[in-house]
Amino acid sequence: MHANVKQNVIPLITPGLKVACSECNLRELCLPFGLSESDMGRLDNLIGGGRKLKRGQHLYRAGDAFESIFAVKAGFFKTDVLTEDGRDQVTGFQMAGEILGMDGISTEVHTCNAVALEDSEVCLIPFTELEMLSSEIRSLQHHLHKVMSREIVRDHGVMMLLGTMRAEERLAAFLLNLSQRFTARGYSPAEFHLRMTREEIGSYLGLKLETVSRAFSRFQDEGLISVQQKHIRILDIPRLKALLAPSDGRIG
Amino acid sequence: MHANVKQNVIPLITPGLKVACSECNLRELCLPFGLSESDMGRLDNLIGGGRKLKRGQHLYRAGDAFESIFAVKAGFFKTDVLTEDGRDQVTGFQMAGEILGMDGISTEVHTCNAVALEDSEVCLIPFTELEMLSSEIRSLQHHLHKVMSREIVRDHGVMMLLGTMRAEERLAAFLLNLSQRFTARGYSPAEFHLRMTREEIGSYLGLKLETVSRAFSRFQDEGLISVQQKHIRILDIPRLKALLAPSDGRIG
DNA sequence: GTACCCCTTTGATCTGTGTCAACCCGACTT
DNA sequence: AAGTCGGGTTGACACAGATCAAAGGGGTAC
Repeated sequence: MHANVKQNVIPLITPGLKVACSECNLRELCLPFGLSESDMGRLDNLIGGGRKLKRGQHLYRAGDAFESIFAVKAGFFKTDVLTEDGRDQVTGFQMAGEILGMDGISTEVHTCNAVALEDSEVCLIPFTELEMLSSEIRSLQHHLHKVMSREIVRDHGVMMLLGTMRAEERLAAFLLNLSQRFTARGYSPAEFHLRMTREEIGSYLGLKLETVSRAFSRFQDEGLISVQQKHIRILDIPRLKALLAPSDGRIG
Repeated sequence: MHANVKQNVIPLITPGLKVACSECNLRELCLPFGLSESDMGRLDNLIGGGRKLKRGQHLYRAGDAFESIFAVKAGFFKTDVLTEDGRDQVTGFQMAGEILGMDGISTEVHTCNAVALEDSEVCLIPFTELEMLSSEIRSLQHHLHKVMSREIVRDHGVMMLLGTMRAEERLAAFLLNLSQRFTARGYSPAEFHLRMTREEIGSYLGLKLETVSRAFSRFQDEGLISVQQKHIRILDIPRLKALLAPSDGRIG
């Protein structure tokens, strides 16, 4: 349960890791999107270098002072919230090019945990300095707002999923979402490796791990996907999508 | 179903409604929080006046072009998302001093509907101009970021609720949240009027209206609250809070 | 290379919430 | 003042998913 505590004593910064945004192949997905060459250089200057994390390591924990947001350069993360009474909710899975840590802005303290699900790398973006720079670069400012807004919209999607969908619909939505995000990063839309356990998927989807497992098996039985442990191959994307739109169709 | 369509043809602006932020008794809750007197004046200048809405009227709809965010000056709103296949999820209830519309920033188009649940008033805050001003006023910029971040954190709380709580826990959390927000506005923590129907509460909490109704009845039977239609009186806040922390307590 | 442990799968049963249905109440309408 | 209608309550029953349990398999650590 506390397996990874010791690994996170010092928030190691690895200066050697620094790669200019302008040379990063994620720049079209990440914060520098839409910046001119010179503005990107200014953003580079404030990014405090990278940080490598081993699988299982925390990038930050609920309660940590908020100083930076993070851009995922490589790897895979989960964020989760846990309450005093032991509830645990995975609030998201983040992959390359996505931004982590914006939960901390409001209270100056992180409100969730971010954990690497595989060996990963992030860029540190000191927030105060980002605010200063974004007040000078309009497109950076606007893009930051878009990124935050996108997070809000994403959360609404999860609320919809948790509030209105049944187990198999949730899992179908989850797989299609992953597929689409992998596609945007140049990977196969149909074949990928899950970095998270059934329990983590379940927590994210508001289901128990057994239910997730059964839904996977059922999808496989019906020829929608093939599952081998964490290796997923989507065999029939259209039918998987159809699961999300009940046949009775629209209302009123 | 389309009862309110006709009321919303022209997005009426009511210039006479304009009240300076500096004279608004919500300034400590709202966007101008923490601004100096003179900066508040500059914010006043960009706020495009108020708008009044009757109960049932839409402030904006999914698909509307995004131009402004809105500060609730008086009244009560709900936001909801609905999908082509007829799913409907209430994503939030907003009261005086809260900000609406940030979902639209990411795509320049609103992604949810905002509906007045009682006769209400909002301030229009044109977003492009807000960005310009916030690049000049550090504290405004930072506060805007905080407001957006707070929305993200709030959404995480809802995800926790939807993902891990049982019906009565959800309703207890909902009532306590309302209570706390009313308190922050100077109203009674224990006695208030629900502006939304059981169905809307249910949609927000991921429950059917019958389940909401039963939970209310049960709370009343147990002496936790008294319910008369939409009038709620909380009789035992501590025991209501205790419902959220299962007796078996913590893990590990 | 081997051993252990965690993850996963699958079955049997239980239960909380959804579904369907009937009825009630209060607020508008006319 | 009576009628109507939307919102709310309550009951009976169904079912999706949780829970409990057991066994197998693959990855990881040593």
